[in-house]
Amino acid sequence: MSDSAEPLSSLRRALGLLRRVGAADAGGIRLKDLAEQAGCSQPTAHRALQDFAAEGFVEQTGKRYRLALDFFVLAARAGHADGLRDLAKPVLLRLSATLTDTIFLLVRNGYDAVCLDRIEGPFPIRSFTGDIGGKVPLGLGQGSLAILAHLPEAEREAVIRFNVPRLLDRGFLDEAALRVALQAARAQGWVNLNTGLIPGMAGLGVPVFDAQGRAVAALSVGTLADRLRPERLPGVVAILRAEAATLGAMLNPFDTALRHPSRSLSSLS
Amino acid sequence: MSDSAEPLSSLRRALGLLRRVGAADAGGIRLKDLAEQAGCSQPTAHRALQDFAAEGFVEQTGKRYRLALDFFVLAARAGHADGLRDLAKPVLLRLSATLTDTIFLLVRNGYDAVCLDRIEGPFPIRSFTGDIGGKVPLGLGQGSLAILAHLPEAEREAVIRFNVPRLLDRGFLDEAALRVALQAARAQGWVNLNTGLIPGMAGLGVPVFDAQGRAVAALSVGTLADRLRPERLPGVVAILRAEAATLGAMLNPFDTALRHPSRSLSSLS
DNA sequence: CCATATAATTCCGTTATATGAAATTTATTG
DNA sequence: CAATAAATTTCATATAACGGAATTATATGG
Repeated sequence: MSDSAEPLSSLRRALGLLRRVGAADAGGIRLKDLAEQAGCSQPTAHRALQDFAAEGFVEQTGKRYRLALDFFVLAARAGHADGLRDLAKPVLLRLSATLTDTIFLLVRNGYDAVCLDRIEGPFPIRSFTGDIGGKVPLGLGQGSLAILAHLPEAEREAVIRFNVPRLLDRGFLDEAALRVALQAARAQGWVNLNTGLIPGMAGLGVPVFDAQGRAVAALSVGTLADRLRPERLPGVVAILRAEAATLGAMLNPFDTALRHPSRSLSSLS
Repeated sequence: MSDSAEPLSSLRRALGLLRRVGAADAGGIRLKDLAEQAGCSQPTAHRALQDFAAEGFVEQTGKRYRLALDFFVLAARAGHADGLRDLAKPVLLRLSATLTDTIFLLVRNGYDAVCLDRIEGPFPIRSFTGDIGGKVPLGLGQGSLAILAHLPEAEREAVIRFNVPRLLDRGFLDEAALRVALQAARAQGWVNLNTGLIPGMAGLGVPVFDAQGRAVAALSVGTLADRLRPERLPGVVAILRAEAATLGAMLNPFDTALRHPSRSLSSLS
């Protein structure tokens, strides 16, 4: 779709290859296919992959390439902008211990929410967010919705415009239903939308505000529907909100601007 | 130390910059310092960083650069070689539910063990391995030691030779003590070395063998010293070993060669 | 608050090096 | 064991990466 004949630097072309390697499924990708997808010659792709491999970013088994462990290790240090993950760790541990459910820490990243950390509860949970490093469109899932609901109006509208088709693709709310849900979320300050999209599962999300009052993150709980019945729900809400307030109070005053909201999706579509 | 006047490709030079950005502490690194460290001109570093930023790998706040969230997201898919993380998830969840302690999944990566996944128990744990994506020299920590103990002799010796200084640096065992511990680990098939390096903490590690009988991973438990007293220990050992066997049986027959054991440390020293 | 130093960015001519066509080797498949 | 397809190497060419020098922005201190 979006071609735009601006010539990219060789570095960016190479990083594009790396992205595609990452996008390939666990089995890896063959040189031929990679070169074809990326629209470069095989020798070019080959040389880049050799370099990536020499740096430990990519590994090759047989004739398939995939992202290597060193890459994983390096990236574990990423996204530490304000040290949110470290700050939040004790909060998550407390929540996990108190509620004995699965706890998520989500942060906003452009049009998406990213799972920065997650502490597993005793019940096997299915969630949209997936595991640590997983990404969902803002608006899908309780925590993600909590963030979206509390963004400044202009930004929120921009995200909605961008995400509605993505949500529809995933069989989720249409725009009208989304707006109702957002309205409700804003009114009560937390999200308990039970869409029944994942049978037997339920969740609860609350926004985390930074010092400027921006919804930069969310805490959420994912559990069995049974465990969020009316008699338990209010207590869980109260605990979550209290911890969200604690976490928000610890956030550093500076920075936290929105950064590359644009390219977020452009590269892999 | 390691100069070796082989000229690297521009891509590898750029990736070296990225590594250094990752190695900088959470506050990020300035262009000037980065260029100086890497031994390139400021304009060169600048252009590379602009490209990384445009691809969402690096973010810039003020005049400091650090790894961005997109990088984290991309890397979450790395190290899935044989899908170990997914295969192990139910194993970890079972162990966590049964033992109510913190459970680690470690894999070997060159001279190191990397924490591929971790499920938190109710007690706050200090461990060498650190969080997901954390890296320790093989031989430091119970799981890490379990892997080392069960490597083929030649490989084991190579790792020992390389790691002894690293272990000493961290105030750990000298070579003699390490060899005793390895001998014991091999004899009993699990590791319960309580070095007292982390006061009040204790751990237990067992190796996970792939279809070729190679020790490619380890499961381990980190908990309070109190919780591994003689009366509970044997049960925990039995459970861990059983799950390690289960996990090993699920591992794919193919691949799993050792890959870049050399460069693992060379780049950031 | 302005002067000065230091870092970040932009410009530009030069040269290194990334590139794809073609050739060669290696693996896969009938 | 052919025959085919993919991976890798070679090489001449054109591109774009490079650092010095100039410019702008940002700290620093008087």
